[in-house]
Amino acid sequence: MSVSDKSTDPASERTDEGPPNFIRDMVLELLQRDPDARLCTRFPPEPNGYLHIGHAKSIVLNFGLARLAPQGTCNLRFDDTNPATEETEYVEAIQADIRWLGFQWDGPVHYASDYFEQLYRWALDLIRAGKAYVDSQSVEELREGRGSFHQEGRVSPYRERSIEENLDLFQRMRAGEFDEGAHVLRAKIDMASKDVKLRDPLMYRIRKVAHHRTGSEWPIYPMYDWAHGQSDAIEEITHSICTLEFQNHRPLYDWFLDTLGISPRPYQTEFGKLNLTYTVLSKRRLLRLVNEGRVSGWDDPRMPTLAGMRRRGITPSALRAFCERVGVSKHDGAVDISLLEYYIREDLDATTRRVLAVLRPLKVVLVNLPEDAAIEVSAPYHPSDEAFGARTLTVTRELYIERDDFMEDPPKKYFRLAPGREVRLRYAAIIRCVEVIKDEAGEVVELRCTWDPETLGAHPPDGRKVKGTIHWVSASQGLDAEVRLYDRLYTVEDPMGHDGDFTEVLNPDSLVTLRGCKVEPSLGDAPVGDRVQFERAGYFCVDPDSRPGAAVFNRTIALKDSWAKIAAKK
RNA sequence: UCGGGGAUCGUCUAAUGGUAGGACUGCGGAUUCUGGUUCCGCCUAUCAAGGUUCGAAUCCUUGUCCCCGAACCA
Repeated sequence: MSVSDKSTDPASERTDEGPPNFIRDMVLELLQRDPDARLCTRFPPEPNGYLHIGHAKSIVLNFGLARLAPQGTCNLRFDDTNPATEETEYVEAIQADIRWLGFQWDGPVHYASDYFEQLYRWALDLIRAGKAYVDSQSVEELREGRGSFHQEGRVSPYRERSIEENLDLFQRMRAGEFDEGAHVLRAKIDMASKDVKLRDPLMYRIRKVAHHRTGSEWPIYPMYDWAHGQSDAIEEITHSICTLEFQNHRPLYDWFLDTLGISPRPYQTEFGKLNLTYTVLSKRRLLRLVNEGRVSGWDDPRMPTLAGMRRRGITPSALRAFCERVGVSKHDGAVDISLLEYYIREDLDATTRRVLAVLRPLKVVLVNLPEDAAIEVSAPYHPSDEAFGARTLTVTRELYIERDDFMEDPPKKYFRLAPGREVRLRYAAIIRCVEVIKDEAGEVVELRCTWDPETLGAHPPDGRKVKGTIHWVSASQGLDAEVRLYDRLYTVEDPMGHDGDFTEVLNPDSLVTLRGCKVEPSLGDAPVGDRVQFERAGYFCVDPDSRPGAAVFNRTIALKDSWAKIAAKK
C-alpha cells in the first residue's frame, strides 16, 4: 500500500477507535482484499453470573470489529449449555448491561440452546461417519484413560463399538433412558495425541437438570467445545474472538468444523483478557463475594461488575474509552487501575455540575454577621462550561466547613484555616478564625470567624494574598445526607497472587459510611443516578437507597489530591 | 517433564529490516476563588547470549522467565 492512498485505506479510519491491534488489522486486511466480505462477530456470555469490566473489553472489541464494515454485524449469543449453573436472572441482567454500556446486538438474541436439535443431528452424523462413539466408562476411568501431559491416553474398551450400537445408545441417551454418568458421547480423534484436548473429547453428558429455556426437554447437554464452534457456524459468524485460555481449544474447534464439513466456517482468534490491579475478575469468585455477604450484591458499588460500576456512578463512556485504550494483544498482563480512574475522572470532569457538600461538618459562626444574615452569592455549576448555568447560595451566620479544613497547629504549606488565619469561602468572601471552641474532651467543636465583606466576590483591596479556598454549607439551609465512601476492594495489587484465600486481603475500609453530612439545598431534588462533583472532594452519585429528605450519595471516585501526597510524605 | 502461547518504559501498548512513539503513573513548573481542571517540562524500556545484515525490537540459533492445558465447567 502506498502512502498516497492513505485517505481511502480503511486502516486510516481507525483513528477514532483507539490504538490499532492485531485483530483489527486482520479484519482490515480482509476488507481491503474484499470490501464486500461478510463480517460477523459475536459476544457469547454464559448466563451464570453478571458481566464485569473484563466482559466490557470483549464487548467493545467484538462490536467495534463489526463496525469496521458497513455490513458488519455482531450477535449476542448466550452460551447456555450447562443448566446447572445458568439462570434467567443472568440472561436479563446481561442484556441490560450490554445496552447500558451503549451497544445493541444485531437481530434477535441467540442461544446455544436454540441449536440443541441441530447439534444432536450433527452428532448422529459424526457417529454414522465413525467419528464419535458412546463411552460407558466411569468418570474415574475416563480421567485415568485420558493420561497426562507425560503419558499417552489409553483407548477405551468401548471405543470400537459398532456404528449401529452407538446410534442406538446415543438415541436412548437422548430419550432419557439412562442415569447421569452412565454414558457420554465422545469424538473419536486420537488417544495418543500430545494434545490432551484431542484425546477423544466429550461431546455430550447426561444431565437430568431443567434448563432455563428448554425445561426438561433434554436429558443430554452438549459440552462447550461441541456447541461453540457449531453455534458460530450456524450464525455464520466469521470471526470468533475469545480469550487466551481457549487457545488450547482451537485444534478441537477446527476439527469439529472440518470433520462436519461446514462451509462457510468461522475461525477463532484469541486475545489476552483484561486483568486489573487491585481487582479480581472471575465470575466464580465474584459469586463468592456475593454469596458470602462480603458485598451487598452483584451491584455493590465496589464490585467490578457493570451493575456495580453503574451504581457506583461510573459512566458507560468512561468504560468504553478505557476499553479502547487498554489495547488488544496476546500478552497476559494487568492494567493499572489508575488508568481506569483517569478515564472516569476525565468523563465526570466534563459532564458533572459542581456543588458544595460537607462530609465531616465543623460548625463555624461568623461573629460579625447578624443573626438573620442571608447573603446571596451566585455560583456557576461548572468552572469552564457556562452551559451548566448557575445557582444561588446563601451565606448565613452559622455554617459548616470540613473538619479537615481546619488545623489548630498546621504544618508548613497548609493553606486552609487555622487560628488567626484567613481562608476564602468558595464563591463568597474571606473569613478569619478568631476563636476556637472546644468541648471538655478538648475536641474542637466550633470556630468563631470574622467575615470580610470587602472580599465578597473580589480580591482583597489591600492586595493581601489568601491562598486557600474551602467549601461550606449553610447550617440553616443545608440538607442532611448520608455519604458512602468507596475505596479499593483489596489491599494488595494482585489479590490472587496472595498466599491463601483472596478474601484475606479484602480491604476492611472499602466502604466508609458517613451520616450527618451537609449538602447544599439544590441537591434536594436530585434524582437517583444523578452525578455531581462535590467540590474539592470527588465525584458522587445518588444511590437508589435514597429516600425523600434522606439522600444517599455514593462516592464514585475522589478528586486527585496533591495535598494528601504532600501530607503523606511527612 | 509434554503440548500450546507470550516477553518493549513502573503499567498497558505502537513501531513487521531503517529516528524505539503514545497513554497512564511518578517527579518538577505555570495558571487557578476546587491543593481540581488546563498547560509546559522531566524520568524510565526492546528478557539474555550468539549469529545474519550497511542497518535488528523485528530474521536465525541457543537459553531464561511467565501464562494456559490432564472438569461429564465455559
